[in-house]
Amino acid sequence: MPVLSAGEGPLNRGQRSLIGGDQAVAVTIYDVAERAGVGIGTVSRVLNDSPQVREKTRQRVLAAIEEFNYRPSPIAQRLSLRKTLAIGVITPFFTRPSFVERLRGVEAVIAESEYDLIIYNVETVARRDICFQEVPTSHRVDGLIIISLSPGDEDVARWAEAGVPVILVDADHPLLTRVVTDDVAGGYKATRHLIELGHRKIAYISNPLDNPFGFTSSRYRYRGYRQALADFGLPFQPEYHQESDHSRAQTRAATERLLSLDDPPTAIFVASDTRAMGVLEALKARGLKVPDDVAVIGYDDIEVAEYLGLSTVHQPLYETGALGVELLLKQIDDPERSPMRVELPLELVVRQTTVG
Amino acid sequence: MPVLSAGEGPLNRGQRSLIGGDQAVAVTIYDVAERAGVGIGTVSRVLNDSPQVREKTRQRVLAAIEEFNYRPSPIAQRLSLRKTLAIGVITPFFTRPSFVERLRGVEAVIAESEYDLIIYNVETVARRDICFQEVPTSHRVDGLIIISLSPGDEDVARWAEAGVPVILVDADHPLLTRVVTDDVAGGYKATRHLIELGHRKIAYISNPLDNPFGFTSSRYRYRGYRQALADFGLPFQPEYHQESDHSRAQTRAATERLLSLDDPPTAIFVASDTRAMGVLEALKARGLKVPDDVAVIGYDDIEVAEYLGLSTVHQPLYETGALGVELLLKQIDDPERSPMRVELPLELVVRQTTVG
DNA sequence: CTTCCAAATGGAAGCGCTTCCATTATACCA
DNA sequence: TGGTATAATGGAAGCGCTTCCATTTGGAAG
Repeated sequence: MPVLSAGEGPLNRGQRSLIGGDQAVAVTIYDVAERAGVGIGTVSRVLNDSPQVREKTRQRVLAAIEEFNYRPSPIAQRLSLRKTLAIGVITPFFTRPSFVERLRGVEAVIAESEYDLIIYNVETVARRDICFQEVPTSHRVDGLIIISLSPGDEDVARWAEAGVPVILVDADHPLLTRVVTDDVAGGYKATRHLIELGHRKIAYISNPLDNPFGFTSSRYRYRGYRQALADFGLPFQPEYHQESDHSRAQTRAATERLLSLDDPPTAIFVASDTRAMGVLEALKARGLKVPDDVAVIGYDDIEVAEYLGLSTVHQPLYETGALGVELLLKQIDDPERSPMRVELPLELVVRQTTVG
Repeated sequence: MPVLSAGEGPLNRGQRSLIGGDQAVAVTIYDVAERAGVGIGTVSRVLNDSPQVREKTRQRVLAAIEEFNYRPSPIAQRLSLRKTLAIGVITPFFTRPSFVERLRGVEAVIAESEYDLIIYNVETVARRDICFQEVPTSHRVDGLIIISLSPGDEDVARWAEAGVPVILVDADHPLLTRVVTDDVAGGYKATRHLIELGHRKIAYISNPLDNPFGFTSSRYRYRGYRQALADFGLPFQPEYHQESDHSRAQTRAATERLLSLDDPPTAIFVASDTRAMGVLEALKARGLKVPDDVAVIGYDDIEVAEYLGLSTVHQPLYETGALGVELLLKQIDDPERSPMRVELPLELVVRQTTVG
């Protein structure tokens, strides 16, 4: 039974069926106002917990809301407030364990806020470029978290012009607030650990130092690795540095190359735990004992590392994501906030792949 | 330098600074229209690739868009179109490998569409109830994918009334379109595999059959397990069925219980690969050889299963997610579409934890 | 019972689009 | 050349909110 009212004004808004047959028709603030016998301003005030509504009125409005099972339209709110109430996250390979763990931190904090979380997954350089171009300027999000992808100066300038707050997690740019760890120190810790165990022939397997995505962690960890070798007076052997992509297969191949050297290493530092699995696989295939024949240390401390008994460098993945969002929310509230760099600590985790 | 125009009408819209100092101010369709010397309707037509714009006009508009670097506001479009252009996904424990893999399928298809992806992560029953209550009625999404959580009749009725299309993935309800696998058959396949290898004492470790989230897969796989035992004339031993939550620790404990029985099993079917890792861990701790002393088969075929050499039942996780979204998009286009049940096939994957 | 002030309320305007309808320009034909 | 069908265009109205400002109400004080 349609609820109609005579056209008594230039605009006849809010006059619609409440029982729309199959067609669900949204109840609006006008319906509620009419039902409660108040103006739409008052309904809006009730919705927004404004103190300046008399308790009696408030109850009437709440009753009408309840009766109609009214829910305000977030879209209309957003248009009116000129906020999208959404936060975007641009992350590469969002299904890989380390990124998932960062996302978990991001999600946890956003879930507690009034914002929605929109994920932009990046698996190709082209898609990264599109995301960098489009997402910040498309009025889709009030703020942006970017994980492990470092923007260029032009990107940052464009985003500043668009007025979109951007926080980097595990990436760097001097003009943006960022949550990072010290990858050089991480590489150093891992390498020093192996040296202190008596190893002298230590290999390093990582991403290509120059890679199309511009991931920097492998390069910085490489620096730490070199530094540790130097500090302890060990020579650097170029053939001890092997590159592989993320895949186990390629990492196996890289490990094979190391093992086939005339003077193979006795320890391998791998720039991620997932890759370390490829190393362990290769060693097993060759019948080599870990850590007796070859010691292995990974990086990240993803969940499976504990299961595998993998020594590694613990990164606060969850925390970086969570902190990134917290900083973003502050920045949204106060856009004038000057950029800061937050560094979270790393921790060496010693397990059975280095210490029998 | 502010671009101003005298108030020459009742509404003076779109008159704003284009260079807002620090304050980025959005360019609107009015600015573009004025610049191109056309009406807003024409700009809108150009934006929406309407054929009824003269090529010459079109070029002028495109030039103005380019000059101002104009991007239409999705929020305003959504309000006007009365579509949110967003799809929600309600998933429990979105960081666990099997859910991540489903999400990957979901994301891949949504990324190709015009929709945004909003993730609602559920880690508690309370949060599930809130999501079931609020998300579909809150005008936030045009459609909803629900993973592994089965709604009740009241839920479904409420959603129907709200007019929100809902697709289930790995969950069931007769009134909703759903993408499922045959968990009974999966349990049967796994158990039969063990039987055919000669095992007669076969245990089953799963979620509690009755669990607060209402996950049903463990129960159905249990049925398959029982059925296989029966078909091959093997007795069912109640103590061979152990329950654990998702954690490795609890699964280790469940395994310990099995191993401590007077007549311990020689094979264990575990209802997920992640749990299977707990089983392997427990066996290793006891110094038992796999598969010689105890054979193990998991479920899901997550990425790490291959690495571990874990026999398992392969579920098309990615495909269920992708297909779910495809069906949802169709349903959004045609809300009258009658609900259907799509069943994807399972596949036994034999690796080293069952066949040495 | 007035008077006056603060509190409460109503609702127009505006957020930035799409779309419909009325109007204008163009093209075609006789 | 004029007339007419058709294509192109302009812009008001409307999407459902928030907020500001003007107006009304309630109640305390006299």
